[in-house]
Amino acid sequence: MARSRQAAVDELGTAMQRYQRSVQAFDDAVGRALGLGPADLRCLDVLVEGPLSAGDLSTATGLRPAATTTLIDRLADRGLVRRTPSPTDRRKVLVELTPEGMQRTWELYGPMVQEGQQALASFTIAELDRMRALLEVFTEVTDRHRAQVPS
Amino acid sequence: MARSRQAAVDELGTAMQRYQRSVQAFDDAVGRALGLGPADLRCLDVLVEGPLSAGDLSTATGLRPAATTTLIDRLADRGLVRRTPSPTDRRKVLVELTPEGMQRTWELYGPMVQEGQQALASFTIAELDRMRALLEVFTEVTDRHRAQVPS
DNA sequence: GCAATCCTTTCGATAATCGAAAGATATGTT
DNA sequence: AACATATCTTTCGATTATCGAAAGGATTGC
Repeated sequence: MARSRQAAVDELGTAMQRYQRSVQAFDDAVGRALGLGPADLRCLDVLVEGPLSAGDLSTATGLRPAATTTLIDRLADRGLVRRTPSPTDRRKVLVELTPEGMQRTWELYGPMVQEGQQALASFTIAELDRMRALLEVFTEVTDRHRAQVPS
Repeated sequence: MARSRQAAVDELGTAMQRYQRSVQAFDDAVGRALGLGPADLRCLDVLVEGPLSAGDLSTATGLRPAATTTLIDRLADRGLVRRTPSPTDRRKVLVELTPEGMQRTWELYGPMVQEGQQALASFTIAELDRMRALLEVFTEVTDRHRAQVPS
């Protein structure tokens, strides 16, 4: 019999859920390995892409400014990040990964990312683009509904 | 010029990262709406699929048994879950969502899930299956590397 | 029946986060 | 130029969540 669309949709949903949980479990393991909490890890995650001001970190992590300050202190004490004054606005403080911070995170995430990319070899470029399109649709839907969650 | 494979892989990677963050932000919003923390939300997430013993909840959430007890208390006080004695093992306590708990979570996640499924209409069944296959590979890779994270 | 094991809860202590306010810098207006 | 307003980060006290260790019941195996 022909495979039903509903079945394909449902199974894709559970596959995504499973993957989400797997990533969550991985992040937990990394957090334990580094002695850091979930918020700290999220902070490192966004800082990998470049320096950010303390306030931007606050909104990126969803933490209050006060908590963000102690979070930066914690990471700075372990030598993972460092503060530098902003060249454009002297009120701001830029937070950036130290070389050690980059190395530590790359040691933990790098091998998995590399192997994940190799696993994509069995997919055509067209397929990869199609999946990216699907993920972008989902991201848009999720963002839109987040804005509608009663606060 | 022909689109390079490397570019397709990289963009898929960032799309996945973006989606992960979007989901995380959504969960945060739901947590605030319900007055619950991340751990509480993860607890509800796994309980949606069926009742679980307190110990199994402990391992599923990564929390210590002590924290799990207070977590269950918190959710029970808000009427989202309830405890029932296990019929097979009288040492265990089964935790399950109350009807109100199911309704509250469905109110928040349901509309997004529904719209997400509708958004899949523009994809063929073959594409959906292909996407599922990719996610399953990624899940396997992530799980394997999690086991290798130094603890 | 007795010992060993497993599951859950209680207890005290530690650590993370919050809310409000202060201190410092920037921006806009007269 | 000077003043008022807005923005950014930090400090402070209090609340809350989580941990580690141990106790209290229940089950299994000998």
